[in-house]
Parts: sequence; C-alpha cells; structure tokens
Amino acid sequence: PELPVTGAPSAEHLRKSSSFTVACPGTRQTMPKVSFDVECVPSEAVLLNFLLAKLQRLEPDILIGHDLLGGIVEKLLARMRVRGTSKWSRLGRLVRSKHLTEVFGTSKSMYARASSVSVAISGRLPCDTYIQARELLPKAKDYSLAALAESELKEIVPSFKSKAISNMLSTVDGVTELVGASERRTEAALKLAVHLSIIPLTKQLTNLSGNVWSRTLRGMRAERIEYLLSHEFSKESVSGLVDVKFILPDKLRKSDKPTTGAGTKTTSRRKAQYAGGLVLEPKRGLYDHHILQLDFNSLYPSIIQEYNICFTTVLQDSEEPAKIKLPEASEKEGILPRVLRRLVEQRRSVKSQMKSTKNPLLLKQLETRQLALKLTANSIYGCLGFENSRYFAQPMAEMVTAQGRDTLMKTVELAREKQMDVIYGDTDSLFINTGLTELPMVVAQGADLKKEVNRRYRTLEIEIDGVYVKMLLLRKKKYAAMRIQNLRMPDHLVREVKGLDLVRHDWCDLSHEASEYSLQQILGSGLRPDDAVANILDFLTQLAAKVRGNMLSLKKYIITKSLTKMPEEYPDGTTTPHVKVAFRAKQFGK
DNA sequence: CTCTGGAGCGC
DNA sequence: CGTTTCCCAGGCGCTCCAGAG
Repeated sequence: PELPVTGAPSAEHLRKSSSFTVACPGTRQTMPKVSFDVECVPSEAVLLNFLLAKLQRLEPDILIGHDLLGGIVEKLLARMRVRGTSKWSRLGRLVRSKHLTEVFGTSKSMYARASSVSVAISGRLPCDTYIQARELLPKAKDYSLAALAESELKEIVPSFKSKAISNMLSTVDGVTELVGASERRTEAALKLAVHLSIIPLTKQLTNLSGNVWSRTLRGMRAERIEYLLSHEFSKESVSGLVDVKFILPDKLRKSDKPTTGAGTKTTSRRKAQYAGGLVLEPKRGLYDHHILQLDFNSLYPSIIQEYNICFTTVLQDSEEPAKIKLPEASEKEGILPRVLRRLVEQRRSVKSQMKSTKNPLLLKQLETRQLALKLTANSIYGCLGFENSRYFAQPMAEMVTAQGRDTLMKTVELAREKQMDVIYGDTDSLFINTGLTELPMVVAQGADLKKEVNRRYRTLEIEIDGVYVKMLLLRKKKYAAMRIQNLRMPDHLVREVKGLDLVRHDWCDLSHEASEYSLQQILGSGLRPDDAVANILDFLTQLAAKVRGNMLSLKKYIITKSLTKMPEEYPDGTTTPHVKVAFRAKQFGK
C-alpha cells in the first residue's frame, strides 16, 4: 500500500489494498465475514505462486515484516523449496531461473541461510521491525511483535504458539480467527515501522554514512561507521590536504587475523579486552537531602574531539601499543575529531531549526535527522573497540576510556575541593549530596561546579542532569530515587530505579511485589525511616507466612532466564539450572 | 572458602 | 545471466547466582 512517509497509516490505507489468501485443500469453503477480501486456493503450491504473482504485480520497493529476515522470508523459501516453486526469485528483483536447491545448495550454516534470504529479496529494501526495534529500543526486554505493539503502540495484538496454530488450521473457525489475527499482526508491524520512523531514519543514517541502504536496514552499525570514515579519508586524500591516501587499513579476513586465544566465544559475550569507564565506590545509604546529578554530554565523542584522537594524530606503535601518547596540542585537527565535530554541529543546527518551525511534517523529519546524527556520533567509539571493524584500533579505544576515567576523577577532585560531598558516579556522571533542601540553592551549587569544570575544557561539557529529593543508594549501579522531573515544577516527583531486583526479569513477581512495597514505603510514603522499616518488616513477615503456608499462586514464583546458545553447547550443560530446564522442555517436545 | 561462567543490568 | 566474494551482530563495569574444586 502507499503510505505516508510519516504519521500513522490509517486502517483505510490497509483495507484498500489488503486482501488475504488462504489455502484450503480439498474444500472450496467461502470464508465467513471478515473485514477484508479472502480468496481460497486449492493448495500450498498455488498459494505460494499466488503470493509471487502478487508481488510481481505490486512490484514493492520495500518489504515490511516482524522478523522478516530471520523468519518470514526464510520460511517462505523453505516451503518453496519443498514445493519446487520455480518463480521463487520474484520475491526479489533479480531474475533467477535455476531451482532453489541448485542456487543455495543444502548448507544449513547461519551464513548460508542469511545469504539466501538476502539474495532472494535482492532489489527490495528489507524493513525488519524486529531488527530495528533491537537497535532503536535497546531498553525493551521483549521484542516479540505482541510486546512491542503493547509498549509502543498501546495496542493488543494476538499471538499464537505454533502448536495452537496447527490446531486452529483444522477448523474453519480457527482459520478465520488466524486470518483475522494475521491482519492485525500485519497492521501492527506496519504501524511499528512507521512509529519507529524506520524508513526515514535508516535513509538519514545511510545518507550520513554513504553506505548501502539495505545494509543499514539489516543493522550492521560497524559497517556504517566504516563507510563514514572511509569516505572521509578518501575525500581528504583527493583534496590533497593530507597525505592519507594509503591510510586505510585493509579489512582483515578471519584467516589473517591473529588468533585472540581465550576470547573467541561464538555466542555469549567475550571477556573485556581493555579497561572501560570508572565507577566510584558509592557511599551507601538513604539520603533525604537534595542530591545533585551532573553528567558529561556525550563523553566519549567529546573526548575524541577534546584530545584530537585520530588515526592521523596518534602514533600507533605496533610493538608497544600500551605506550602510545596523546597528540601534542599543536597537532592539526585529525579526521575523526572533525567528523564528530561536524556531526555535533549539524545536530545543533537541526535542533535550532526545530525551534523555529511549526510544520508538523518538517518537525518530524528534523527530529529523525537529529536522531540519526546522534546515533552516528555515539557509534564511533564502539567501533574503535570492535574487533571485526575495519577501523578497529584498541589502543585508541583505550585512550578514550582512559581520558574518560581521568576526566571523571578530576571532576570529583574539584568537587571535593569545593567541600562538596560526592556520593557516587558512573563513567560520565557524579552524584553530590548537597545537604540542602531548597531547590534554588541546590541548582546554584550545581551551576557553580558546572562553570568551573567547563572552564577547563574546549569541547567537554558537564551539565546538571537532575535533582533528587530522596535517594536510596545500595551498591554500584543499584539505586532508587525520587527525581524532580522539571525544575520549574519542583513538587512533581518521578521515581527512578536502576539495577535493583525490581527492574530485573530474572526475579519473580513475588520478589517484585516485595521490592515495590519496600521502595514505596522508603521513598514514596513520607514516613520516617523507622516507621517505614517497621511496615516493611511487617509486610515481609506476613509474606513469609503466606509462602510457608503455600497460599500463593505458583505463577508468582516464576522466573525468566534466557539461553545465549543451544543447550547442547554449554560445557556443563546438564548442571546449570536454566540449561537443565531447557533440556527438560525439549524432552517434553517443546 | 575461592574461583569461574552465565545472565542481565548501567553507562 | 552466471559465478565468485563478503564470510559480517559497536564497548566495558558490576552484581548476583550456582556450581566446581
């Protein structure tokens, strides 16, 4: 269907051009009333050809679907293989006359599967809402279509387990329900694509980096940065300003790479290769005076600019990579810092344009552009430390994080010189117990430190990120606090919880309820701490009694954990609890 | 008791 | 239109659980 570039697609958009086709072997049963056209065809083979004919007629530029690349296209190809569908290449735009099995062989490797999907739809942009949601909504816990529809679109869409589907297929009512559900799921995926601005955003990202659009749609952040930098280095050599014609590192093939030895896990995360951000030891406790939080804006991109860290300025001595030094102040600005500066300036300009326009369409476009600029700038550091990136430069990545640690440390020192009580900090932030309860004085104290810090740097910039009226600081990366959401409305408080069991999925509902009650008592009740503790103790005692008396539903005890590889691949697979459960589930045929 | 792998968070 | 090549998913810090030794 033709869709607006921005804004939600109306149901009308979908109705107009949507029809569903169902294979009903052996019957010519007319489908009962549904809101769209349904045609019946006699077999799966015909159904597949029907789809291909339709694709050829519509000639779509973009294919949208949830798990389009990892699931939908692959399944279609698998069925076409079984049915010997000859026109399979109509999924894409490259005409192929050979049979599927001849083109793709029978290899089942991850790479072979992914590449057959890419080849099959070549010529059409794959808009996979699953892949994009993972990139654009990193905080989401559940990337199923139903979960995303609920959290992002505030819509309930049906979802079925494969077993339920095969049961439903045996009755007309079941098929009718499935068709209706398919329509709603299709609509949800489409709305999600529009909601996340996937097409306009990936276009912006691609325009910024100069890579191939369909590759941006497949994720592949490192490749985007590779293109961005390669274009930049190439431009530089063409203009003759710097002799960097041959600076491009050749992309190493796997076989050429030095074996990294211990750290070559395939699925789960590898051990850290170098030091990262600094986390201060928290002064634990419950604070009831205003806490001030200051943050460095985009710390790592700023450091690269501040210290002129670039391939052209940092001498990378391959024999002693640990001993490389920061460039001299007199050194000409390198390419990496300049690219970042340009991205930051462009973003600033886009944001100022946004302030002076009221045109909603233009506003939406500018918003998308500023997001693309931000995402690109923030990805660059990550790619310096990424082994498979063409611009992998661990010494430079180490240099960036080392400066980050240094910057935070010096800021803490300065604050302490000013008699401020720094109670915690993580990577780019610090928390100060002001000992005050009057907001204007708290803000003034923050502004004072901010001014002092920012005076020391050209690019690095610290800012007041928040004021909390109450804070429970438990451990590193674990705290809860009541935040003043808007400094102009100091009475409007919002609870913020970081890292506590409450926000983790590997704790059960029962634990979450107990955490919720406790936090409410401590932070939200206005009670004196002693009274809050008494209430909590009371609550927990009663809860324990209920647990011992077996009075609670089993559901409240369920915990969720995921596996990062196939159960067989765990070395001690039969011993770890969640792997044990996986084996048992398999035994029961799930 | 220490150590390690694994998961899931924070930044 | 066919063949060959790419062989690919940004980082580290920290807590907590469970099991091995």
